[in-house]
Amino acid sequence: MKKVDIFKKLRSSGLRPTKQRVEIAKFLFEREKTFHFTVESLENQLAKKSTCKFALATIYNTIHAFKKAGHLSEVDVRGKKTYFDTNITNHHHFYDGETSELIDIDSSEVVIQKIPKAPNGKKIKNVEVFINLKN
Amino acid sequence: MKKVDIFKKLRSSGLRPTKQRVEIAKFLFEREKTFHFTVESLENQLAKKSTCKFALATIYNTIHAFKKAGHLSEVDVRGKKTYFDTNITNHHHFYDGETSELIDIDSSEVVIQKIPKAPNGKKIKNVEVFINLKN
DNA sequence: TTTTTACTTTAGAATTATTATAAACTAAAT
DNA sequence: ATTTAGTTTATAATAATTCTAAAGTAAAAA
Ligand SMILES: [Mn+2]
Ligand SMILES: [Mn+2]
Ligand SMILES: [Zn+2]
Ligand SMILES: [Zn+2]
Repeated sequence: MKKVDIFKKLRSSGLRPTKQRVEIAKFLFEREKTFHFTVESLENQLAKKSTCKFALATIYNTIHAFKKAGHLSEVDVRGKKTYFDTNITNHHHFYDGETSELIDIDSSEVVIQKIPKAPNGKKIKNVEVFINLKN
Repeated sequence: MKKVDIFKKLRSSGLRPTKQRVEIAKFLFEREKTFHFTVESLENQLAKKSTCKFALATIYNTIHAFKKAGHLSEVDVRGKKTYFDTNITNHHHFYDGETSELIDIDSSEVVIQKIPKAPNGKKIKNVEVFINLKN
């Protein structure tokens, strides 16, 4: 992902390309594979990788803007912290409660044969399959 | 559900049948259908229905004991509050983001044809299907 | 290029859900 | 009845997140 694309991600999220935001965007999107993170893990990794400082509020503001713009998705995991996902395709998850680790499952790996129809007046927005793991 | 059964639920959760706990157990389990709740909603409804007072800590302690004993389950919902469920069978959920309402889906209503195998050394504990609704 | 404007970063305070504490209270055992 | 172990409660503490407002910076205007 080129600098131009990073700038596009920011601009399309309504954000000026500041030092902090560019660093965050590069950390999130300049990689081969998508990944899952919490704000806490992101903060720690940014602190290591980057020279500049990041206020927590800046991290929260930036990822919320990315989420609103559709560049990040959120995953529901039992627990207190919110998990974010740079994989914004429709997909599913394994969740390893031992390690608190999320693993992606491509949509094509899950085939649902039967599903109930949505209640009166409602439509199905999407279907999420969550597979809990044990040892 | 009889008083005897309420007492059993409490005792099997390692809890003495005190006034508050009996009230909570009756509110949760003495009904035809199962339901979903947050601690906040439970607190509000107990305050209306019951004469005695409930400290928040008592409510938390009691539902945690019920959960540990398998009399309650927890549902992952996007958001900050924890949702509990008096339906402890394996089942799935519709979630209406507009109303923050959870609706049960019986296991038999969902048939999964294909699912990936668990990663190395891990086994599948359970599969949760979460259907987001829109208008 | 300077000036102006609007947006951004930041440290710290506030908020919210939840958990911990410890003193006063109560069920159960003796 | 007395003792013991468990319970309730108000309150404090914690943890994740959001808010605030002052100081800083990017972009627009002059
Ligand atoms: Mn939880
Ligand atoms: Mn969540
Ligand atoms: Zn994912
Ligand atoms: Zn349910």
